[in-house]
Amino acid sequence: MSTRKYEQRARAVAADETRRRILEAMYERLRKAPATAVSVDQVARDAGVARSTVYLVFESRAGLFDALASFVLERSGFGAINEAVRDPDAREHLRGALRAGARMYAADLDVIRALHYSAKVDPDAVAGAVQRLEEGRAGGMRYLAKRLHEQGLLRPDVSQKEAADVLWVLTSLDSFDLLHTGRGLSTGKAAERLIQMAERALCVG
Amino acid sequence: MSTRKYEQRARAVAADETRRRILEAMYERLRKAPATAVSVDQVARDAGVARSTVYLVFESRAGLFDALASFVLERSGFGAINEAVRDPDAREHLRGALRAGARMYAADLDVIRALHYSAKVDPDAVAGAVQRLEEGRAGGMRYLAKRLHEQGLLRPDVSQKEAADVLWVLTSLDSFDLLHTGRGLSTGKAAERLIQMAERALCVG
DNA sequence: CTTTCACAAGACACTATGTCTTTCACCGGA
DNA sequence: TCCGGTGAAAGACATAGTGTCTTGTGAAAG
Repeated sequence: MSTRKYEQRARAVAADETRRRILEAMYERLRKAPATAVSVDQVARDAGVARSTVYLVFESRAGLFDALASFVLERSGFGAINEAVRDPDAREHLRGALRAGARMYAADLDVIRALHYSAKVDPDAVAGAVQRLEEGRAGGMRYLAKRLHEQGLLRPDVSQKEAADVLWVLTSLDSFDLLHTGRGLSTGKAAERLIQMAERALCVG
Repeated sequence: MSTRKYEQRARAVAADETRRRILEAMYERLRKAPATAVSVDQVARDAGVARSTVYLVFESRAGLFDALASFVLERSGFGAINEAVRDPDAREHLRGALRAGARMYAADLDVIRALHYSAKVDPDAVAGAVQRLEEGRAGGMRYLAKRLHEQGLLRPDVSQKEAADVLWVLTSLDSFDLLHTGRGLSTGKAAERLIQMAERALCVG
Protein backbone atom coordinates (compact mmCIF):
# COMPACT_ATOMS: atom_id res chain seq x y z
CA MET A 1 0.00 0.00 0.00
CA SER A 2 2.94 2.34 -0.44
CA THR A 3 1.93 5.54 -2.24
CA ARG A 4 4.35 6.19 -4.95
CA LYS A 5 4.85 9.68 -6.29
CA TYR A 6 3.83 10.31 -9.85
CA GLU A 7 4.51 13.39 -11.87
CA GLN A 8 2.23 12.51 -14.71
CA ARG A 9 3.89 14.66 -17.32
CA ALA A 10 2.73 13.08 -20.57
CA ARG A 11 -0.66 12.18 -19.18
CA ALA A 12 -1.28 15.65 -17.88
CA VAL A 13 -0.63 16.93 -21.38
CA ALA A 14 -3.02 14.36 -22.82
CA ALA A 15 -5.64 15.37 -20.27
CA ASP A 16 -5.31 19.00 -21.27
CA GLU A 17 -5.64 17.96 -24.86
CA THR A 18 -8.86 16.09 -24.09
CA ARG A 19 -10.20 19.11 -22.29
CA ARG A 20 -9.37 21.31 -25.25
CA ARG A 21 -10.97 18.89 -27.69
CA ILE A 22 -14.22 18.91 -25.76
CA LEU A 23 -14.34 22.70 -25.67
CA GLU A 24 -13.49 22.89 -29.35
CA ALA A 25 -16.31 20.48 -30.14
CA MET A 26 -18.79 22.48 -28.13
CA TYR A 27 -17.59 25.66 -29.77
CA GLU A 28 -18.12 24.20 -33.22
CA ARG A 29 -21.46 22.84 -32.18
CA LEU A 30 -22.62 26.30 -31.10
CA ARG A 31 -21.25 27.88 -34.27
CA LYS A 32 -23.12 25.48 -36.50
CA ALA A 33 -26.44 25.53 -34.69
CA PRO A 34 -26.42 28.46 -32.32
CA ALA A 35 -30.17 28.49 -31.88
CA THR A 36 -30.60 24.98 -30.64
CA ALA A 37 -30.19 23.55 -27.19
CA VAL A 38 -26.85 21.86 -26.57
CA SER A 39 -26.67 18.43 -25.06
CA VAL A 40 -23.65 17.15 -23.23
CA ASP A 41 -24.13 13.90 -25.06
CA GLN A 42 -23.79 15.52 -28.47
CA VAL A 43 -20.71 17.47 -27.44
CA ALA A 44 -19.08 14.33 -26.07
CA ARG A 45 -19.75 12.40 -29.25
CA ASP A 46 -18.46 15.24 -31.42
CA ALA A 47 -15.30 15.35 -29.35
CA GLY A 48 -14.92 11.59 -29.66
CA VAL A 49 -15.11 11.23 -25.93
CA ALA A 50 -17.40 9.43 -23.53
CA ARG A 51 -20.10 11.49 -21.91
CA SER A 52 -18.83 10.52 -18.51
CA THR A 53 -15.46 12.01 -19.43
CA VAL A 54 -17.09 15.38 -19.85
CA TYR A 55 -18.49 15.13 -16.36
CA LEU A 56 -15.14 13.95 -15.13
CA VAL A 57 -13.34 16.96 -16.58
CA PHE A 58 -15.90 19.72 -16.09
CA GLU A 59 -17.88 18.42 -13.13
CA SER A 60 -21.24 19.40 -14.56
CA ARG A 61 -23.05 20.79 -17.53
CA ALA A 62 -22.74 24.23 -15.98
CA GLY A 63 -19.02 23.76 -15.58
CA LEU A 64 -18.76 22.96 -19.26
CA PHE A 65 -20.54 26.18 -20.21
CA ASP A 66 -18.44 28.11 -17.78
CA ALA A 67 -15.22 26.72 -19.19
CA LEU A 68 -16.36 27.47 -22.73
CA ALA A 69 -17.08 31.07 -21.82
CA SER A 70 -13.53 31.55 -20.57
CA PHE A 71 -12.17 29.68 -23.57
CA VAL A 72 -14.01 31.91 -26.02
CA LEU A 73 -13.09 35.11 -24.24
CA GLU A 74 -9.42 34.39 -24.41
CA ARG A 75 -9.41 33.77 -28.11
CA SER A 76 -11.70 36.65 -29.14
CA GLY A 77 -9.32 39.44 -28.44
CA PHE A 78 -10.40 40.47 -25.02
CA GLY A 79 -6.97 42.02 -24.69
CA ALA A 80 -7.76 44.72 -27.26
CA ILE A 81 -10.20 46.26 -24.83
CA ASN A 82 -7.62 46.54 -22.12
CA GLU A 83 -5.39 48.26 -24.62
CA ALA A 84 -8.05 50.86 -25.36
CA VAL A 85 -8.43 51.50 -21.66
CA ARG A 86 -4.83 52.61 -21.43
CA ASP A 87 -5.25 55.53 -23.85
CA PRO A 88 -4.50 58.75 -21.98
CA ASP A 89 -7.36 60.53 -23.72
CA ALA A 90 -10.65 59.39 -22.19
CA ARG A 91 -12.48 60.12 -25.41
CA GLU A 92 -10.17 57.78 -27.30
CA HIS A 93 -10.60 55.29 -24.51
CA LEU A 94 -14.37 55.43 -25.11
CA ARG A 95 -14.06 55.03 -28.85
CA GLY A 96 -11.43 52.33 -28.67
CA ALA A 97 -13.34 50.32 -26.09
CA LEU A 98 -16.50 50.36 -28.16
CA ARG A 99 -14.66 49.41 -31.33
CA ALA A 100 -12.70 46.64 -29.64
CA GLY A 101 -15.83 45.44 -27.89
CA ALA A 102 -17.74 45.30 -31.14
CA ARG A 103 -14.96 43.32 -32.81
CA MET A 104 -14.84 40.96 -29.88
CA TYR A 105 -18.60 40.41 -29.94
CA ALA A 106 -18.56 39.96 -33.71
CA ALA A 107 -15.69 37.49 -33.72
CA ASP A 108 -17.75 34.78 -32.07
CA LEU A 109 -21.17 36.29 -32.13
CA ASP A 110 -23.17 33.10 -32.31
CA VAL A 111 -21.33 31.46 -29.49
CA ILE A 112 -21.22 34.52 -27.27
CA ARG A 113 -24.89 35.14 -27.82
CA ALA A 114 -25.76 31.57 -26.95
CA LEU A 115 -23.75 31.85 -23.75
CA HIS A 116 -25.22 35.20 -22.79
CA TYR A 117 -28.80 34.25 -23.33
CA SER A 118 -28.39 30.88 -21.70
CA ALA A 119 -26.97 32.72 -18.72
CA LYS A 120 -30.02 34.95 -18.58
CA VAL A 121 -32.57 32.19 -18.98
CA ASP A 122 -30.95 29.94 -16.43
CA PRO A 123 -27.93 31.36 -14.58
CA ASP A 124 -27.19 28.07 -12.87
CA ALA A 125 -26.89 26.30 -16.17
CA VAL A 126 -24.04 28.46 -17.35
CA ALA A 127 -22.36 29.22 -14.06
CA GLY A 128 -20.37 32.30 -13.37
CA ALA A 129 -18.23 33.07 -16.41
CA VAL A 130 -20.68 35.37 -18.17
CA GLN A 131 -21.60 37.03 -14.92
CA ARG A 132 -17.97 37.66 -14.08
CA LEU A 133 -17.47 39.22 -17.49
CA GLU A 134 -20.45 41.48 -17.01
CA GLU A 135 -19.26 42.57 -13.62
CA GLY A 136 -15.97 43.47 -15.21
CA ARG A 137 -17.77 45.50 -17.82
CA ALA A 138 -19.77 47.34 -15.17
CA GLY A 139 -16.59 48.26 -13.35
CA GLY A 140 -14.96 49.31 -16.60
CA MET A 141 -17.82 51.65 -17.42
CA ARG A 142 -17.70 53.25 -13.99
CA TYR A 143 -14.00 53.82 -14.55
CA LEU A 144 -14.52 55.26 -18.01
CA ALA A 145 -17.24 57.58 -16.72
CA LYS A 146 -14.91 58.77 -14.02
CA ARG A 147 -12.16 59.49 -16.52
CA LEU A 148 -14.53 61.36 -18.84
CA HIS A 149 -15.62 63.44 -15.87
CA GLU A 150 -12.09 64.14 -14.71
CA GLN A 151 -11.02 65.27 -18.15
CA GLY A 152 -14.00 67.62 -18.34
CA LEU A 153 -15.48 65.80 -21.30
CA LEU A 154 -18.95 65.24 -19.83
CA ARG A 155 -21.80 67.60 -20.57
CA PRO A 156 -22.58 69.78 -17.59
CA ASP A 157 -26.01 68.21 -17.22
CA VAL A 158 -24.65 64.65 -17.08
CA SER A 159 -23.49 63.19 -13.79
CA GLN A 160 -20.80 60.57 -13.54
CA LYS A 161 -23.37 57.96 -12.57
CA GLU A 162 -25.62 58.82 -15.48
CA ALA A 163 -22.67 58.48 -17.79
CA ALA A 164 -21.90 55.05 -16.40
CA ASP A 165 -25.53 54.02 -16.96
CA VAL A 166 -25.49 55.13 -20.57
CA LEU A 167 -22.18 53.42 -21.25
CA TRP A 168 -23.48 50.29 -19.58
CA VAL A 169 -26.30 50.13 -22.10
CA LEU A 170 -24.27 51.00 -25.15
CA THR A 171 -21.39 48.61 -24.55
CA SER A 172 -23.67 45.64 -23.96
CA LEU A 173 -23.85 42.67 -26.26
CA ASP A 174 -27.55 43.40 -26.65
CA SER A 175 -27.04 46.87 -28.07
CA PHE A 176 -24.42 45.68 -30.50
CA ASP A 177 -26.52 42.71 -31.53
CA LEU A 178 -29.65 44.81 -32.01
CA LEU A 179 -27.77 46.90 -34.56
CA HIS A 180 -25.64 44.21 -36.15
CA THR A 181 -28.06 41.33 -36.43
CA GLY A 182 -31.33 43.13 -35.90
CA ARG A 183 -30.69 45.99 -38.30
CA GLY A 184 -28.07 44.47 -40.54
CA LEU A 185 -25.27 46.93 -39.78
CA SER A 186 -21.69 45.78 -40.29
CA THR A 187 -19.48 45.43 -37.25
CA GLY A 188 -17.76 48.73 -37.97
CA LYS A 189 -20.97 50.63 -38.70
CA ALA A 190 -22.58 49.31 -35.55
CA ALA A 191 -19.59 50.40 -33.49
CA GLU A 192 -19.62 53.86 -35.04
CA ARG A 193 -23.31 54.28 -34.38
CA LEU A 194 -22.84 53.28 -30.76
CA ILE A 195 -19.93 55.68 -30.41
CA GLN A 196 -22.05 58.44 -31.89
CA MET A 197 -24.87 57.73 -29.48
CA ALA A 198 -22.48 57.71 -26.53
CA GLU A 199 -20.77 60.95 -27.49
CA ARG A 200 -23.99 62.79 -28.19
CA ALA A 201 -25.59 61.59 -24.99
CA LEU A 202 -22.61 62.29 -22.80
CA CYS A 203 -19.97 64.55 -24.19
CA VAL A 204 -19.55 68.28 -24.57
CA GLY A 205 -19.21 69.86 -27.98
CA MET B 1 -73.45 8.27 -39.27
CA SER B 2 -75.34 11.51 -39.73
CA THR B 3 -73.31 14.53 -38.67
CA ARG B 4 -75.37 16.58 -36.35
CA LYS B 5 -74.70 20.25 -35.75
CA TYR B 6 -73.63 21.34 -32.31
CA GLU B 7 -73.32 24.86 -31.04
CA GLN B 8 -71.45 24.01 -27.89
CA ARG B 9 -72.24 27.14 -25.97
CA ALA B 10 -71.52 26.13 -22.38
CA ARG B 11 -68.78 23.76 -23.41
CA ALA B 12 -66.99 26.33 -25.48
CA VAL B 13 -66.99 28.60 -22.47
CA ALA B 14 -65.63 25.83 -20.27
CA ALA B 15 -62.94 25.11 -22.85
CA ASP B 16 -61.92 28.76 -22.88
CA GLU B 17 -61.81 28.66 -19.13
CA THR B 18 -59.48 25.66 -19.21
CA ARG B 19 -57.26 27.41 -21.68
CA ARG B 20 -57.13 30.48 -19.47
CA ARG B 21 -56.35 28.40 -16.40
CA ILE B 22 -53.39 26.80 -18.11
CA LEU B 23 -51.98 30.13 -19.21
CA GLU B 24 -52.53 31.59 -15.75
CA ALA B 25 -50.66 28.66 -14.23
CA MET B 26 -47.75 29.09 -16.59
CA TYR B 27 -47.72 32.81 -15.93
CA GLU B 28 -47.53 32.24 -12.19
CA ARG B 29 -44.91 29.61 -12.70
CA LEU B 30 -42.70 32.07 -14.59
CA ARG B 31 -43.31 34.80 -12.05
CA LYS B 32 -42.26 32.62 -9.17
CA ALA B 33 -39.19 31.08 -10.76
CA PRO B 34 -38.33 33.09 -13.85
CA ALA B 35 -34.83 31.74 -14.08
CA THR B 36 -35.66 28.07 -14.31
CA ALA B 37 -36.71 25.95 -17.23
CA VAL B 38 -40.45 25.41 -17.55
CA SER B 39 -41.87 21.95 -18.03
CA VAL B 40 -45.23 21.32 -19.61
CA ASP B 41 -45.79 18.72 -16.96
CA GLN B 42 -45.41 21.20 -14.12
CA VAL B 43 -47.69 23.72 -15.80
CA ALA B 44 -50.35 21.11 -16.35
CA ARG B 45 -50.22 19.99 -12.74
CA ASP B 46 -50.37 23.57 -11.47
CA ALA B 47 -53.40 24.18 -13.64
CA GLY B 48 -55.03 21.01 -12.38
CA VAL B 49 -55.15 19.62 -15.85
CA ALA B 50 -53.76 16.57 -17.59
CA ARG B 51 -50.57 17.04 -19.56
CA SER B 52 -52.28 15.69 -22.64
CA THR B 53 -54.85 18.47 -22.34
CA VAL B 54 -52.14 21.05 -22.73
CA TYR B 55 -51.05 19.40 -25.95
CA LEU B 56 -54.68 19.18 -27.01
CA VAL B 57 -55.30 22.88 -26.50
CA PHE B 58 -51.96 24.36 -27.57
CA GLU B 59 -50.67 21.71 -29.96
CA SER B 60 -47.11 21.85 -28.68
CA ARG B 61 -44.82 23.28 -26.10
CA ALA B 62 -44.01 26.06 -28.55
CA GLY B 63 -47.70 26.79 -28.98
CA LEU B 64 -48.04 27.15 -25.25
CA PHE B 65 -45.23 29.70 -25.10
CA ASP B 66 -46.68 31.48 -28.08
CA ALA B 67 -50.09 31.70 -26.49
CA LEU B 68 -48.61 32.95 -23.24
CA ALA B 69 -46.78 35.70 -25.06
CA SER B 70 -50.02 36.98 -26.57
CA PHE B 71 -51.77 36.57 -23.24
CA VAL B 72 -49.18 38.63 -21.40
CA LEU B 73 -49.09 41.34 -24.04
CA GLU B 74 -52.78 41.94 -23.84
CA ARG B 75 -52.83 42.36 -20.12
CA SER B 76 -49.71 44.51 -19.80
CA GLY B 77 -51.09 47.62 -21.38
CA PHE B 78 -49.90 47.22 -24.92
CA GLY B 79 -52.69 49.62 -25.79
CA ALA B 80 -50.94 52.52 -24.08
CA ILE B 81 -48.25 52.44 -26.73
CA ASN B 82 -50.75 52.76 -29.51
CA GLU B 83 -52.17 55.73 -27.70
CA ALA B 84 -48.80 57.43 -27.61
CA VAL B 85 -48.41 56.85 -31.33
CA ARG B 86 -51.49 58.95 -32.00
CA ASP B 87 -50.03 62.12 -30.52
CA PRO B 88 -49.80 64.75 -33.23
CA ASP B 89 -46.43 65.92 -31.93
CA ALA B 90 -43.76 63.41 -32.92
CA ARG B 91 -41.63 64.39 -29.95
CA GLU B 92 -44.46 63.53 -27.59
CA HIS B 93 -44.98 60.36 -29.55
CA LEU B 94 -41.36 59.45 -28.84
CA ARG B 95 -41.60 60.23 -25.15
CA GLY B 96 -44.97 58.57 -24.69
CA ALA B 97 -43.92 55.43 -26.50
CA LEU B 98 -40.80 55.04 -24.39
CA ARG B 99 -42.71 55.65 -21.15
CA ALA B 100 -45.53 53.29 -22.10
CA GLY B 101 -43.02 50.71 -23.29
CA ALA B 102 -41.12 50.88 -20.04
CA ARG B 103 -44.30 50.46 -18.03
CA MET B 104 -45.31 47.53 -20.18
CA TYR B 105 -41.93 45.84 -19.78
CA ALA B 106 -41.91 46.49 -16.06
CA ALA B 107 -45.44 45.19 -15.47
CA ASP B 108 -44.44 41.61 -16.22
CA LEU B 109 -40.71 41.88 -16.43
CA ASP B 110 -39.84 38.39 -15.29
CA VAL B 111 -42.27 36.74 -17.62
CA ILE B 112 -41.48 38.93 -20.60
CA ARG B 113 -37.79 38.44 -20.08
CA ALA B 114 -38.18 34.69 -19.89
CA LEU B 115 -40.15 34.72 -23.12
CA HIS B 116 -37.71 36.99 -24.92
CA TYR B 117 -34.61 35.13 -23.98
CA SER B 118 -36.17 31.75 -24.61
CA ALA B 119 -37.08 33.05 -28.04
CA LYS B 120 -33.48 34.02 -28.68
CA VAL B 121 -31.95 30.83 -27.41
CA ASP B 122 -34.32 28.59 -29.30
CA PRO B 123 -36.80 30.35 -31.61
CA ASP B 124 -38.63 27.13 -32.41
CA ALA B 125 -39.37 26.50 -28.77
CA VAL B 126 -41.26 29.72 -28.34
CA ALA B 127 -42.79 30.09 -31.77
CA GLY B 128 -43.67 33.37 -33.36
CA ALA B 129 -45.31 35.61 -30.76
CA VAL B 130 -42.16 37.36 -29.60
CA GLN B 131 -40.90 37.65 -33.13
CA ARG B 132 -44.17 39.16 -34.28
CA LEU B 133 -43.97 41.67 -31.48
CA GLU B 134 -40.45 42.63 -32.42
CA GLU B 135 -41.40 43.05 -36.04
CA GLY B 136 -44.14 45.37 -34.92
CA ARG B 137 -41.66 47.35 -32.90
CA ALA B 138 -39.30 47.63 -35.86
CA GLY B 139 -42.11 48.97 -38.01
CA GLY B 140 -43.16 51.34 -35.26
CA MET B 141 -39.67 52.76 -34.99
CA ARG B 142 -39.42 53.30 -38.73
CA TYR B 143 -42.72 55.16 -38.54
CA LEU B 144 -41.59 57.26 -35.59
CA ALA B 145 -38.35 58.12 -37.36
CA LYS B 146 -40.31 59.20 -40.39
CA ARG B 147 -42.56 61.43 -38.31
CA LEU B 148 -39.62 63.01 -36.52
CA HIS B 149 -38.06 63.70 -39.89
CA GLU B 150 -41.23 65.15 -41.37
CA GLN B 151 -41.69 67.48 -38.44
CA GLY B 152 -38.14 68.72 -38.76
CA LEU B 153 -37.16 67.42 -35.36
CA LEU B 154 -34.15 65.37 -36.45
CA ARG B 155 -30.65 66.80 -36.25
CA PRO B 156 -29.35 67.68 -39.69
CA ASP B 157 -26.63 65.06 -39.44
CA VAL B 158 -29.06 62.24 -38.65
CA SER B 159 -30.79 60.37 -41.44
CA GLN B 160 -34.17 58.78 -41.06
CA LYS B 161 -32.63 55.33 -41.15
CA GLU B 162 -30.08 56.19 -38.50
CA ALA B 163 -32.87 57.49 -36.32
CA ALA B 164 -34.77 54.24 -36.72
CA ASP B 165 -31.64 52.31 -35.73
CA VAL B 166 -31.14 54.33 -32.57
CA LEU B 167 -34.80 54.03 -31.59
CA TRP B 168 -34.64 50.31 -32.26
CA VAL B 169 -31.90 49.96 -29.67
CA LEU B 170 -33.39 52.27 -27.07
CA THR B 171 -36.91 50.86 -27.12
CA SER B 172 -35.75 47.27 -26.76
CA LEU B 173 -36.43 45.16 -23.71
CA ASP B 174 -32.68 44.75 -23.37
CA SER B 175 -31.97 48.45 -22.99
CA PHE B 176 -34.72 48.88 -20.45
CA ASP B 177 -33.64 45.82 -18.55
CA LEU B 178 -29.98 46.85 -18.52
CA LEU B 179 -30.96 50.05 -16.74
CA HIS B 180 -33.77 48.73 -14.58
CA THR B 181 -32.40 45.42 -13.40
CA GLY B 182 -28.75 45.87 -14.26
CA ARG B 183 -28.34 49.34 -12.78
CA GLY B 184 -31.21 49.43 -10.34
CA LEU B 185 -33.09 52.35 -11.87
CA SER B 186 -36.81 52.61 -11.23
CA THR B 187 -39.15 52.14 -14.15
CA GLY B 188 -39.69 55.86 -14.45
CA LYS B 189 -36.01 56.77 -14.14
CA ALA B 190 -35.04 54.19 -16.71
CA ALA B 191 -37.63 55.55 -19.14
CA GLU B 192 -36.42 59.10 -18.62
CA ARG B 193 -32.84 58.12 -19.20
CA LEU B 194 -33.75 56.35 -22.41
CA ILE B 195 -35.76 59.36 -23.56
CA GLN B 196 -32.81 61.59 -22.82
CA MET B 197 -30.48 59.36 -24.80
CA ALA B 198 -32.88 59.31 -27.72
CA GLU B 199 -33.42 63.04 -27.79
CA ARG B 200 -29.75 63.86 -27.49
CA ALA B 201 -28.77 61.38 -30.15
CA LEU B 202 -31.48 62.35 -32.60
CA CYS B 203 -33.19 65.65 -32.01
CA VAL B 204 -32.37 69.27 -32.72
CA GLY B 205 -32.02 71.74 -29.90
C1' DC C 1 -81.77 9.24 -24.45
C1' DT C 2 -78.30 9.45 -27.84
C1' DT C 3 -74.59 11.88 -29.99
C1' DT C 4 -70.55 14.35 -29.57
C1' DC C 5 -66.95 16.72 -27.55
C1' DA C 6 -63.61 18.27 -23.70
C1' DC C 7 -60.78 16.32 -20.89
C1' DA C 8 -58.48 12.62 -17.95
C1' DA C 9 -55.54 8.82 -17.59
C1' DG C 10 -51.93 6.58 -18.84
C1' DA C 11 -48.90 3.74 -21.98
C1' DC C 12 -44.93 4.08 -25.14
C1' DA C 13 -40.79 5.56 -27.38
C1' DC C 14 -37.39 8.78 -27.14
C1' DT C 15 -33.87 12.00 -25.40
C1' DA C 16 -31.26 14.23 -21.52
C1' DT C 17 -29.14 14.56 -17.20
C1' DG C 18 -26.27 13.07 -13.50
C1' DT C 19 -24.11 9.32 -10.80
C1' DC C 20 -21.75 5.22 -10.20
C1' DT C 21 -19.10 1.02 -11.15
C1' DT C 22 -16.23 -1.73 -13.93
C1' DT C 23 -12.80 -2.17 -17.27
C1' DC C 24 -9.00 -0.86 -20.25
C1' DA C 25 -4.71 1.22 -21.86
C1' DC C 26 -0.68 3.05 -21.03
C1' DC C 27 2.75 6.06 -18.58
C1' DG C 28 6.18 6.44 -14.86
C1' DG C 29 9.08 4.64 -11.78
C1' DA C 30 12.04 1.18 -9.80
C1' DT D 1 11.12 -4.57 -18.36
C1' DC D 2 7.42 -5.10 -15.51
C1' DC D 3 3.64 -3.62 -12.54
C1' DG D 4 1.19 0.05 -10.01
C1' DG D 5 -1.75 3.74 -10.68
C1' DT D 6 -4.23 6.83 -13.16
C1' DG D 7 -6.91 9.02 -16.95
C1' DA D 8 -10.37 7.81 -19.60
C1' DA D 9 -13.95 4.61 -21.90
C1' DA D 10 -18.02 2.02 -21.49
C1' DG D 11 -22.08 1.42 -19.93
C1' DA D 12 -25.73 0.60 -16.36
C1' DC D 13 -29.18 3.01 -13.59
C1' DA D 14 -32.40 6.28 -11.84
C1' DT D 15 -34.84 10.27 -12.90
C1' DA D 16 -37.20 13.64 -15.66
C1' DG D 17 -38.96 15.69 -19.72
C1' DT D 18 -41.17 15.58 -24.53
C1' DG D 19 -44.44 14.22 -27.85
C1' DT D 20 -47.88 10.78 -29.60
C1' DC D 21 -51.55 7.76 -29.22
C1' DT D 22 -55.35 5.17 -27.35
C1' DT D 23 -59.07 4.48 -24.33
C1' DG D 24 -62.25 5.99 -21.12
C1' DT D 25 -66.02 9.19 -19.01
C1' DG D 26 -69.18 12.83 -17.88
C1' DA D 27 -72.08 16.24 -19.45
C1' DA D 28 -74.18 19.49 -22.63
C1' DA D 29 -76.59 19.71 -27.11
C1' DG D 30 -79.73 17.93 -29.88
